[in-house]
Amino acid sequence: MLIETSLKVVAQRGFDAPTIDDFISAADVARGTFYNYFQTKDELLTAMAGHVADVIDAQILPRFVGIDDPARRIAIAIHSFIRISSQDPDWGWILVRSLPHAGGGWSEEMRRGVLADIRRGRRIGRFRIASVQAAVALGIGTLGAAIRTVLVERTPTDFSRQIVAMTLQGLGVTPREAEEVAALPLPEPRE
Amino acid sequence: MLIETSLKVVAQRGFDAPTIDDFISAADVARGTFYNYFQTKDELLTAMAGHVADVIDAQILPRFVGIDDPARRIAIAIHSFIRISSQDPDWGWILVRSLPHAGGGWSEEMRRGVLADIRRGRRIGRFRIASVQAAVALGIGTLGAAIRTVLVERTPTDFSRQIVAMTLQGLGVTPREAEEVAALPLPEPRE
Amino acid sequence: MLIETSLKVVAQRGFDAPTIDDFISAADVARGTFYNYFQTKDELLTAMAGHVADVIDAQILPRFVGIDDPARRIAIAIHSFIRISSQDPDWGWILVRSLPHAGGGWSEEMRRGVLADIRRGRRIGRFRIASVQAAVALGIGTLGAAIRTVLVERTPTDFSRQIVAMTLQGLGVTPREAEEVAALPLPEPRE
Amino acid sequence: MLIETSLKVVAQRGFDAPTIDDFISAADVARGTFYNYFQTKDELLTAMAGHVADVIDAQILPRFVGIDDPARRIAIAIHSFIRISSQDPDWGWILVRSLPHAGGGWSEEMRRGVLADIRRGRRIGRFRIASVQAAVALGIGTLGAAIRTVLVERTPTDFSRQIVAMTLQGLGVTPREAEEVAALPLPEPRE
DNA sequence: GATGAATGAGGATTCATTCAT
DNA sequence: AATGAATGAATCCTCATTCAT
Repeated sequence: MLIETSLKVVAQRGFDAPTIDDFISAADVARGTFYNYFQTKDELLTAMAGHVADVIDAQILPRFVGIDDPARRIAIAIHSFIRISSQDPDWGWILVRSLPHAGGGWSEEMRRGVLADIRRGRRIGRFRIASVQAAVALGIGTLGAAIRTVLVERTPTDFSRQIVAMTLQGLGVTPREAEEVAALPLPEPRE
Repeated sequence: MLIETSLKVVAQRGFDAPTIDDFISAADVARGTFYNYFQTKDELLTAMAGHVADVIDAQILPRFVGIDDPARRIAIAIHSFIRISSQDPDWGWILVRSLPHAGGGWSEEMRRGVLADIRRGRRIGRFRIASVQAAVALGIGTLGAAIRTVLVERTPTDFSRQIVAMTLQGLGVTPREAEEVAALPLPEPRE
Repeated sequence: MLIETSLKVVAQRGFDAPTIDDFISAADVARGTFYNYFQTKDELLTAMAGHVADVIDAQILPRFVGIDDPARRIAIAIHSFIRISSQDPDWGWILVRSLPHAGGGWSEEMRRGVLADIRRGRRIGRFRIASVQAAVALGIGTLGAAIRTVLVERTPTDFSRQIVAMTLQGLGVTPREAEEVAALPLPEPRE
Repeated sequence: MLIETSLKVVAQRGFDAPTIDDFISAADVARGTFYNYFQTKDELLTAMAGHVADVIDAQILPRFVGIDDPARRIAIAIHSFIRISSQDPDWGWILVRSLPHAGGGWSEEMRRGVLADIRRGRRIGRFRIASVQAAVALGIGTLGAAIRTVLVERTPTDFSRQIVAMTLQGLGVTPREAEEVAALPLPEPRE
């Protein structure tokens, strides 16, 4: 419960600013109650990061099922993140604040998956990239900035498609194919 | 003086964590001295942001002189940022921490310049982008993540070139031209 | 049960430091259970003091039966206290912590008995003391410090005998008689 | 200043009970001022212990000058402690609370001096004691209890003399000599 | 009886800011 | 200008106690 209600607090005020008081009044519990569940503010924050990762996993991983093309998988991930963020800005802010923290908000599974997709994409010639490091920087960096843009500015309905297309182009996919993949609808979650 | 010594503090501990004490012991001045120069902690932080913007401007703008090609100008900016960051990690961290703050570390001139270059690049057909918003997200996001990568991981000597090439490709420059522009040496500062 | 398990806690951490939590986890009962037996923490502490006094009484008073000589009675008390403490350090610590508290750990019967013995010893010329007050200070003070010594340092097997002899000498018994009385074995409990 | 004013607080409420609030309102300073001098409550307590040891040293050691007889030195120490305590009960309580803490209130010099006196007294036949350990227990224990008695009960004017005499007897000095030494006036502080 | 979640007053500590020297 | 002692509001954390199940 505290984790759920604290999400909104972090969404609005970030990870550092909120005080215990902010969290407990969001959850409408007493001071002591907080400490029955978490020994420290940091412990709550850590628990939240895990929760966020779980929720995101549950939203995205099932859509990967049966999709092999690395380009499509990257597209699905980006589309999902941006869609979540525009539908629920609180989640968007959480993501924006988690992404840089390298470890906050990303499950190990997701992290490894992204790396694996990029590597495989390069191996099979789907991507033309000089280094995985640079590709990750482009992908994650662009995604984070895109989410922030969605939250802060007014964006066109096809903004997500634009971001996916540009990212794929950056990874060396031809503009035409990039556009194609970017335009495909988000597959339904399976299994 | 306080601004200079405070830069290292912010580089290491971010904008929020440091206390007045951290700043004054870094500058080796007394508590009261701080308040002779700045009325509040925030005032120092703001002054620092301005200073950072000035220093960055001084490093980058003179290299733009005489360069018209938007792709080259983008390349010069990215190369410069990454070079600064790898030569002086303190500055790298300052930049990483400033970039998201939208307003910290970026002079108005730089901000307008980037936007103008992207717009012009699109108008003259140098870039093929669906929207300026998306292009800015890709450029800024990738840059920030790239700087972070340089600071945290071991990166190859041509990492900067890779990032520039990928970014330009993302903006719709053909891979071949992107590589070419990315490989050009940083022009000397002029005027 | 709670009283029993709390003794060890108090032995190790004193009367003030332990929290309710210390007591209930020592007894392995739930928070609420504690309050089914005692209304407050103080109530437990008071009950413990009574329990300690009872246990000590049961250990010492039966050994007084049939012994009239005040010097021997004092000797028996000191020997008993020190023996208990060296056999079970937990009890030793309880006693050390109770003695100063004037009322903790001493039954009224014991207190009155000691005073009566000292007075009678003076009246019948067994002790040569200027005042009962001073004699009590010497007896109780020395006993407390001796118990502490037994708990904290390594002491010879005849330490208890030394303490008894010195105490009796202090009370004006001749060194020779003091040694004799100190050397007598602890009488079996009777009745 | 805080140390001085805190002495009375500890005298009245012990070492554990007082809160920071008690100390600062005794000193009539603000909460933050406390932390400009001591990082933690424990630090104040430690500083106080050092201060107490210094003050006691200054009161007692100068009276030892030129006195070689171990019995007299012990007598001087006991007389001094009890005199201090009856003249200023606050100091008495501090001492009572410090004595057991083995390290609180006793300077290293004082501690070593007492041990040395007892050892030398035994060597030169002034004391007849079975062990130094037992002698220390008798001396310190009796002194602590005597101080407490002075603070809590009404005591005769020669109470201090009685305690000294009994203690020396306990250490094996003949009653007659013990009385003599106990009756000698406290020598003036020298040097 | 036993349980344990919830409470909130109490206490420790931090830190930006003021101000007299 | 430089200093640094003093301030007190804000915050974190502890723990005795209550109470519904």
